[in-house]
Amino acid sequence: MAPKAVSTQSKAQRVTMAAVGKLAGVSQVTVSRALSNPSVVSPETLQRIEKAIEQTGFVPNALAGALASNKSRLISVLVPSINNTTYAAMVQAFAEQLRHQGYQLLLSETGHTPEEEEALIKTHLSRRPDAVMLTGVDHTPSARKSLESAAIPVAELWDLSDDPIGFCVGFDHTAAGRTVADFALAHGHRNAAVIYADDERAHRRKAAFSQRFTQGSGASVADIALAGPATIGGGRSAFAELLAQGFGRGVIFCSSDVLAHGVLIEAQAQALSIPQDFSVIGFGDQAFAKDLFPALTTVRVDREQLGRLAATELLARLNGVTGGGKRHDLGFELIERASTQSKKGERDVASL
Amino acid sequence: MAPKAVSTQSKAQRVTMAAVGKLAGVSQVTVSRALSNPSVVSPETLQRIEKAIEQTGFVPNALAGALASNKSRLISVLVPSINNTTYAAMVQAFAEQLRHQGYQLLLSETGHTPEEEEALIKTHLSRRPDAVMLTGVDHTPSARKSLESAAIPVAELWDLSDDPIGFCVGFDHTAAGRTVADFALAHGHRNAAVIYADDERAHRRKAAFSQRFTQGSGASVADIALAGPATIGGGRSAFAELLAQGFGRGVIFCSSDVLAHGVLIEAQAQALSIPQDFSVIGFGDQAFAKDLFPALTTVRVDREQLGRLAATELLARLNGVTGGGKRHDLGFELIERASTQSKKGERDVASL
DNA sequence: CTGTTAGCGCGTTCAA
DNA sequence: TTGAACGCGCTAACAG
Repeated sequence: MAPKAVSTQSKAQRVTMAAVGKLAGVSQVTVSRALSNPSVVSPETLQRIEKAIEQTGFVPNALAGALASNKSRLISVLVPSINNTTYAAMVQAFAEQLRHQGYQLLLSETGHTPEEEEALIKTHLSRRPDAVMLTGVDHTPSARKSLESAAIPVAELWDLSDDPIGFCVGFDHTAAGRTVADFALAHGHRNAAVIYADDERAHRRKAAFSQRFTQGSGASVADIALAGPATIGGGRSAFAELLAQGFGRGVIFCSSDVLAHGVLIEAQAQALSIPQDFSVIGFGDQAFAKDLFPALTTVRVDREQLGRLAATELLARLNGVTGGGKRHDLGFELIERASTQSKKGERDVASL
Repeated sequence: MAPKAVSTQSKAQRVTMAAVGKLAGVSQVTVSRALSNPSVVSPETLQRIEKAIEQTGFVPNALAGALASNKSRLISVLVPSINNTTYAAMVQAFAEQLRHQGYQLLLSETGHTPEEEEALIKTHLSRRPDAVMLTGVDHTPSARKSLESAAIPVAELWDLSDDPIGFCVGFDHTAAGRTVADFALAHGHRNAAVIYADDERAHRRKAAFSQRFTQGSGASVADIALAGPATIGGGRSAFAELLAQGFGRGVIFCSSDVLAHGVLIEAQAQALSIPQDFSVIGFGDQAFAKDLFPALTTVRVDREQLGRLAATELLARLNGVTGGGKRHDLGFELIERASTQSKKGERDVASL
């Protein structure tokens, strides 16, 4: 039986507004109005139209509508990865706000380089989204130009910039790194290490932490970079490596809660005590951070709020409100829990 | 300063194929061809067109293209939640396959009821996607009718059905529950409990487990249902509750690895030994399962393969290949690790 | 309250 | 290899 490849391409769905109108005894425009602005159509015709829609199973063609009105009700979302609760929780909150206003998401993963992102931005713009949401503030000049000439609202998330394309919603990663360093120093630590996933923003936090910690303690800070996404396994192996390198007694700052979680597990497996032997600090305050044992000291960043605020700001601009702020600093908060020792005093004396 | 609300709505991007054509000294159609089928355009004109595109910053209008060609290159994706690695990893693999063929995702969260899903399906269909991916095989009759009359490929994931709308890719949840029960029985357990998130498929696995375990052991199976998504905190509190109820020594089957993870943590916090005091079994074999301490015994389901296969099957249908299977059983595999005791023999004797 | 007329920016014929 | 004409299905004016 020879395979009958290449076939129909049928794709029925032939019902148009004109067809519905004919059945209801009105013109196509009236059907359009019945759907978009029912109050301006007489109750009787409205009823006939609704009946006709029911009978035919009519589904409006939003493509044609978008072309005619120059409004697609589509929002482009570009995130490094969807399989990462950091971004997923933010996108979820973002989408929730927009869904109520009839917007839907065109979503793509960008990977982690501006170059990969550039091509995707152009593809997305060809769909004529009403607005765009990007991750980070680092984009190629060409991508930036495309976005600017599209003349639609653009949100950049997770970071701050003095010159955003549209507006940005995020926080200061350098300040976050410093804050953690100050916390560690204030708790008497004189020995520290950083485990981080190789992400530009994480790298900036790590650099700020290390600089400040060294400045305050005189000690250099060991660090281990992990390729790829942050995983529990990655955190475990990085901590194991740190121990193998002779790192002893001190504080470990991880670029994400997931990595810190891995450190906790590796410590348990090696029968080390947290926080007696090592203090561990995460980043993000993901839902599980408070439920770990010991509960994780971390830096809280409100991912949902990030998504919600970006959505609200976009909606305002879509509704013609001008003059919204270009820079929204949501800040962060260090949450002290059981994975770091609370009392002060000299520590890490037996270090190395 | 009175706010200047309601403004321009400009949305420039006025460059069309006609404009590019004029600049290049050719007609609009030739530009269209230069983009979609360059080989039929002479090298010189092609060059002039490319230059004109460069100069103008032309971005094709995919909306108009879709309307004219009746092909949107859009794939609708409806998942219960995006902030859940179970679905996120699957969507990621799914999108990756389709991206290479020039398709993009229109993504929405459905929540967990067929009714919520129904409205979204209709909204999505109005965008004229070339195909649709749904989660589960349980949909309202009305939604089913809409999808059928759309006459496009439809994939249903994570479950099996004898009468799918288009085709389904999943596994037998009842068989999975039974397999876990048989495993527990074979390892000598005579006391069991289930902790599960209130999801229809998880419920089916739980029911199958309980029935088979009771049948094999004569003992009834305690269970705790958790509202909302599976979380570590939920797993912890459920296990704590189980202990408070007097559940002692036995096996605990969790409807997801995340819940099982919570059980492990609660056990650690209460200084209980896994697997000496309790055997714990998860579901999903998520990346972290092997990295827990103790490593988690679980049921592997290949989420990436699920997404990939669905994408491949959809692509085949989009390319006109007929007769693909309507039911793809990807199966599952019980992965035995350290969270369950390996040797056989009577257990749980001190139970309750 | 309803209809008429014009596009929106492309792909798809068909002719040249 | 190129172009003219047409239409995809809808919204946006403007009449009536």
